[in-house]
Amino acid sequence: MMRRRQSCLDCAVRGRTLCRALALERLLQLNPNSSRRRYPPGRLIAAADPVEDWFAIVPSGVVKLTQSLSDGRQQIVGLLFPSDFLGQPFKRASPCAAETATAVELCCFERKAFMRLLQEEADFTRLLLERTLEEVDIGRDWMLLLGRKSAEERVATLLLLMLRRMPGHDHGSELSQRQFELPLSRGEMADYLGLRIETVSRQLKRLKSAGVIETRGRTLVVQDLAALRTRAKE
Amino acid sequence: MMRRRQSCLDCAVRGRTLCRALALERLLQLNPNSSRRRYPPGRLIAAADPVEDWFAIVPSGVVKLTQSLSDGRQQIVGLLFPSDFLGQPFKRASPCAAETATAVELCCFERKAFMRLLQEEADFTRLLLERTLEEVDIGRDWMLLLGRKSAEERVATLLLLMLRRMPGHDHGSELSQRQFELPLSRGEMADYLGLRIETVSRQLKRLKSAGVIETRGRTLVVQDLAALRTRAKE
DNA sequence: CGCGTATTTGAGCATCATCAAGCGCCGTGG
DNA sequence: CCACGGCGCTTGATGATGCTCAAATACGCG
Repeated sequence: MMRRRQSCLDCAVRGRTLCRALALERLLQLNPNSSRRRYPPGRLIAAADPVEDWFAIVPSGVVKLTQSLSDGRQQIVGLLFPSDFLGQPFKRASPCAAETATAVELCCFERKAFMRLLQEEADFTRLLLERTLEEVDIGRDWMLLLGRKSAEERVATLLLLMLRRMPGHDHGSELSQRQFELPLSRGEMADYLGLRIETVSRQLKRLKSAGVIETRGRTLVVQDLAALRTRAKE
Repeated sequence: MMRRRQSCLDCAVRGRTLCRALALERLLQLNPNSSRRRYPPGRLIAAADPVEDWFAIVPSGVVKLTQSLSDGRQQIVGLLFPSDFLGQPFKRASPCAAETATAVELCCFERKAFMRLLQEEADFTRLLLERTLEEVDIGRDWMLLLGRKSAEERVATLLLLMLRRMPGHDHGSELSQRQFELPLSRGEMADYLGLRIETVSRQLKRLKSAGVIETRGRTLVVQDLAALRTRAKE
């Protein structure tokens, strides 16, 4: 894992993340306390048991939050996309582990610096609260999916979620709004959807033969967005 | 729905709820802005679409938060027990509806009063943040259940959850730690567990014939707590 | 007591899981 | 350049868990 310093001024996600609650001078003053780390795909960032002593923003890449049963059954309980936040401010133990799905950059702060922001910057706290409340809602949407949706509905819903949150390579083109690199393997999709790998594969095939989507390697193209929405029951 | 005023000093959940972040004088000053409402079982408190203009603490009873698909499939995505909080501070629309499971009391605040607390009382905001982060974790635990646990494991887990959170009628006795009134019908359990009503019934029967639990009407007695834990895979 | 609703019970079935090959892509090394 | 091997993905056959439909029973309440 590499570390380096980077100016907050160059940060691609500054306007969309927690940091936007900070005045510029405060941000620059904080800059020396932050460090960028880069992880390859499939690397453990933080185990479940001991809580890490730092907090992070995700400037790029996708992070999986997983939870497991003692017998090995695993469920992905959350995905972090660029601009999302990683950390457990008030707890000493986290129930879930964090792992990279794709290559990931993290912008990390030490616990102490972060907690001081929470003390001193009311806007920062309020924004974190707002983000956390959104996180609750996102979790609840997923509970509806896990509890009540069929396999096809689940897969379609996940594709729409990823389409919404994956940054397109070329933002100008029309295509970029329909096309993205899958950040998850079949196994990871299954772990997020509460399905088995074979079921995910079969449902993707169904969507392909119905002309709703197309895949070229890891690239996914949504041919018929309306149909995908219908099948997702959103 | 009845409304009446009640002194915060008499509140049964004051020490465990958001209010404990407030100084006594602030609390008393807030008191006139709060009103108690009582609801019978099975009553809609707030629909999904329009966000309510008030916030509430639950001093007694159990509230269901439900989310539905257009075709009627329903999932309970959260339960509120005494001392829990109900409301959507920053959103104008809520994804889920709130309904009473049992008879419920709510201690309600107008939006304006609540938002002012968020502005002026940093400790209050911090405590709400802490509670919200816990809510995220609770949701994630439930995702693991919905995605990966078997029917029996789900039912056992729910019984343990209710045992933990239902206040015993007589706190002194040993029995009260093993026994409680079920706040949910079979159908509601099913909606929370992502199962069908018949499946819940059958799994309860299995637990009964195995001597793990016993039911007398709506009262549930846990005969073998260790066995229940084992079957819950917790 | 009798009705309406909640719950239980049973029989058959569908969806998704499991088990087992087989395929394709890609990097390695001959 | 191609054979080899590994891994991720696909495909097929079979089976189990939980769903559906249907009916019986229990329960609460007038």
